[in-house]
Amino acid sequence: MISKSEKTTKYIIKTVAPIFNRKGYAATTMSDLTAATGLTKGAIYGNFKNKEELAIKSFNFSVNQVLKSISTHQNKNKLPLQKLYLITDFYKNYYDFSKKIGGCPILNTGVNSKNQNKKLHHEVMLIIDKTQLNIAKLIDHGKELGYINKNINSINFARRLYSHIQGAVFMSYAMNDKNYLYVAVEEMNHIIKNELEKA
Amino acid sequence: MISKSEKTTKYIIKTVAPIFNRKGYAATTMSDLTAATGLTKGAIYGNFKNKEELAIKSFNFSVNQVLKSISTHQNKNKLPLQKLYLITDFYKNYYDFSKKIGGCPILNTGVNSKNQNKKLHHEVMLIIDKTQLNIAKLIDHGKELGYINKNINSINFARRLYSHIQGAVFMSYAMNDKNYLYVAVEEMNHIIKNELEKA
DNA sequence: AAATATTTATACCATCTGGTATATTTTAAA
DNA sequence: TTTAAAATATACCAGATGGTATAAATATTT
Repeated sequence: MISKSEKTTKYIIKTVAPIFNRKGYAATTMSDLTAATGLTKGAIYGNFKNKEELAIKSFNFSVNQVLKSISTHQNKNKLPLQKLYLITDFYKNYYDFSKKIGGCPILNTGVNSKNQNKKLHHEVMLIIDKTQLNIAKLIDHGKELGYINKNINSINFARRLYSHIQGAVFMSYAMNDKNYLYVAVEEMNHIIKNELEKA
Repeated sequence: MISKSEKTTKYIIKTVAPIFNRKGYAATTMSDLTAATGLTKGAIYGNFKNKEELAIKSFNFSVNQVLKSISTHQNKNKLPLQKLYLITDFYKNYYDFSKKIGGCPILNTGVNSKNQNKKLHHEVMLIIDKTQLNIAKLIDHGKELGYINKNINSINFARRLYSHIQGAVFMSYAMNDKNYLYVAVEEMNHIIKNELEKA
């Protein structure tokens, strides 16, 4: 049986997550949150310890939206190499996708939480580590199946790929220009083909 | 004759710039600024219209510190291609350099000002445009002198280079790891050599 | 349907927010 | 050295901040 407060808790998080993402922790006020949810402070503080706890849960909600979408997109193919291409392909639409959720949560919270909120920043680092590791595992799997060159360092390649993409995410965000993503994806695909794929 | 207020104006900006850079516009309070400068609100508001004007001038101060350092570093060589390598070389030390000024002003303000402060965000876009154009001009000059392949699109290449670097700037910042910069610089040098340099 | 437990709203708190009018001090001019 | 001007400090403002104690309303159990 799902309790009333479980429902409102989820409702609050999903309503509030894009606001935290867009404005950042400090610039988001409790009034923003009561206005957006239509609830009072009593209701919000009845379900969350404080603003920080709500911000952290909101961040994780936003990130999970991204990760789930990538995961779904990846399921279009079973081969590790093709899954890699599906990751880069996902980011072709990331400008519009991230816009819907208030921007890239990793970029935004990564920058906003640094020097400002240790717990939030810690969450960001965990997510980045986890994501890079998942890409590395994919590469390892490709090696096992004989599709990917065994000489390349999986985790280093994953870090390069992630860094490259995140650069385009920032540029497209700051400059309101999807093209940075298109170009970066093309470049990454090229690198995957040249460095990873076995001849 | 340099007036008293000119001195304090400069003093305020240079003292306050790293704080705005580190905390962002919204999270930086007037109390932070009076505490850091040792001055009162009266003194600050006597020299600046409001918090926003001070934030914009602080941003431009921080950016100019970066641009001047790049410019100085570039002066080690006169050849456009070598100047390009000196740009990437500059970013090898950017983790420590930017730390001193409170982080990368373009990354931080780029993210923090978006959806928050139109004027600040506009300044960021101007700087990015200007920087990319300067790189493009360098490439054009290299073409004229016959060092650089005339088939490549200068501004597109400049955008790729900038995007790539900015990705590493974010990753190193978020993950406290200079290595992202080292790897990205190596990669960029490789790309410059393969795509730009004439055989 | 009554009693109890859970959830939400109201009203309030001390503290802080950016900003300003004015008094005081410091600097430059006469 | 007196006087005028510029720069800084003080004291204040209304409104907002995150957070809480408690009252009211809503669910849940008996």
